[in-house]
Amino acid sequence: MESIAHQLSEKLKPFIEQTFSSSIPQFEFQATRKEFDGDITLVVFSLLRYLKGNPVQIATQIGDYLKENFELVTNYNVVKGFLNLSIQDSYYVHSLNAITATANYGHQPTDPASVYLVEYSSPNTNKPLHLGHIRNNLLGYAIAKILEASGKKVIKTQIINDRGIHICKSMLAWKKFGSGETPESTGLKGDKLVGNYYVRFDKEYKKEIQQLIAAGQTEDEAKVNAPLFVEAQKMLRDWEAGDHEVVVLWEKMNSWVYKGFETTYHNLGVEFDSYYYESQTYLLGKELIEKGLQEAVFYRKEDGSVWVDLTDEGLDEKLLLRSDGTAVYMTQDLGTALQRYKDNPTMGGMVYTVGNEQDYHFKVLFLILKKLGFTWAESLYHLSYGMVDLPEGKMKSREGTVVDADDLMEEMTATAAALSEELGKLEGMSSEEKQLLYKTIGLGALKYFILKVDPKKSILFDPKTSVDFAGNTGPFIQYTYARIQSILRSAPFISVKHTLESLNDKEKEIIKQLALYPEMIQQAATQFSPALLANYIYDLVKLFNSFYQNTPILGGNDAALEAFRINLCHEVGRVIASGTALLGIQVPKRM
RNA sequence: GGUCGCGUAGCUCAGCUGGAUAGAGCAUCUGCCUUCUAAGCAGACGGUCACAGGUUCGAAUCCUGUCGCGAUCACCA
Repeated sequence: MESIAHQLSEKLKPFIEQTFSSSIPQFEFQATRKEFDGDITLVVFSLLRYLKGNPVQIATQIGDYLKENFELVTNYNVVKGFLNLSIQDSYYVHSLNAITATANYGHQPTDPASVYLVEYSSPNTNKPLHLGHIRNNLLGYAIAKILEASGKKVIKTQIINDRGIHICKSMLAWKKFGSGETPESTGLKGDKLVGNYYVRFDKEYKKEIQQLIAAGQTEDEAKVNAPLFVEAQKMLRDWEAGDHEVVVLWEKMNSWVYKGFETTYHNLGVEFDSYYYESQTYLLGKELIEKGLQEAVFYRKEDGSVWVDLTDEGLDEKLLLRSDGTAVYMTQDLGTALQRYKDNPTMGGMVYTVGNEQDYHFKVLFLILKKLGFTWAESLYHLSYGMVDLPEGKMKSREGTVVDADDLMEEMTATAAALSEELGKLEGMSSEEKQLLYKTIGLGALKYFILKVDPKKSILFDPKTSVDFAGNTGPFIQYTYARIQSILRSAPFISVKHTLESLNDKEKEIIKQLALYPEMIQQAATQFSPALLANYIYDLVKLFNSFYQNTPILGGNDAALEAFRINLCHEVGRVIASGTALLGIQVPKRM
């Protein structure tokens, strides 16, 4: 069913051409404000660019014409340059009928030729996941789902930073101080165990530095000369040389970490379709550097290091290869991008979900790929997001102020449990069912809290008070859904075509909001903003709650009205379930 | 210092390509559980949209400058 704005535009175009002998490319409509009569408003001011005259007069002329010649317009009034049109109630009824009849409402059919890669998470393999990763994962997963709903074929992927000195530090500490501990022997998650050894390395390393300083070295000298550091560096070289013992240990410890990560991802409700490892793509990156050198896009300095000059673009010179020939971060990312393109030659775009501290890196990365002549580089997008800060300031792993992802999820579940127990509505549920529900609610609170804010803004997260269960929150949305399900249990939805003549204002508003849903998904997809969708759902839920609280839905009405209202509940429930699913939030049938 | 981002109610945030008297939630206060789930609803209070210019019929929104906060400017990832 065509939107009312679209129908009005079609009607107005010929009229304007005849009457004013000029054409308007785009009419501007907006929802009429509550304090005025009418449903939809044409902003006549914006027409003045194309036709001369008094806005009130023009508005009146248009209003007269529409009232006479368009059956959906029942009345109009003019306030300054605003033409407020009243739309026949039956339009909304038809609109709801159309929504009911649409399977998978709001979702576009998938175009298999339009492949999008969405990268997110991308952790280091020496530390467990923390609050920052949670924002990353939620954003990436939500964008993947939203792109899917907008008709793209999406491949969720991540790049695992499994190579480098950091993992060697954990390996070394495990070897020297670990006495063969494993996740099985300690009962620890693998990522936690490896993370502990990373911390252990740092501790022992600091001790050595102090000893060397006490023996007369400067701090800078001590940092480089500390035996542990020297040994870690040697380990990295051995790894790059393919030393069997080192590689075996590296594989063993990485596998522990991956297993631990999988548990966290599973609990968080995110998943991946493919994985890339820097240890496997950095060589391809080096090949690219060769190609760039041959094509004189890059240049080599006397010491052998390779650079690209981006001063033309207002940026700096950037290192691409160290003087000893080893790869840097940029080298790996160039290789990874090319590898992904090779794996998906029909790729229509790629989204990198990475924090805004790397804005510059991605600007440079995309620019270099373009300079190398890859046309697909045009469609790369950096989904940049702000930091998650704590009341005490930034999270710092060395100071132990990091909020661990697993702990946080557990805390949220516990809070949800405590609150639910207090309300005591869950009699008759098994303890397994309850536990599942607490998790759904706790995670819903956390996810919505993070996703409702504009990605590019930083978030202040206070673990004690930040995540609420009342107001503009995940649980409020879940709660509304649960109430709708409750209604549908006592009066099941039956799909019928309604022909009501008149509706109340809340009903009309809700239907208007429902009608916006497909457009909302498109917008969220083009702007890469789950927040847009989150706030849309909240608006819908708020409208519905007001309706729910002030209008009887069941009983006391005539049958046609009751059927219509049940239908309305059903559709609101459908959109809530669909919208929250795109955000990775589950909705319970009862809570 | 250069570059990028942000600055809206006491707090946390919406505000789409410029449109009417800037909106929610939290907090504070007032009502509403004998009716479909009160994690709710109805209402009150609360604003120099950081500041100053500019563009125009019209600016929180676009442009310029200033201030404040953050990020980044590594042969780290």
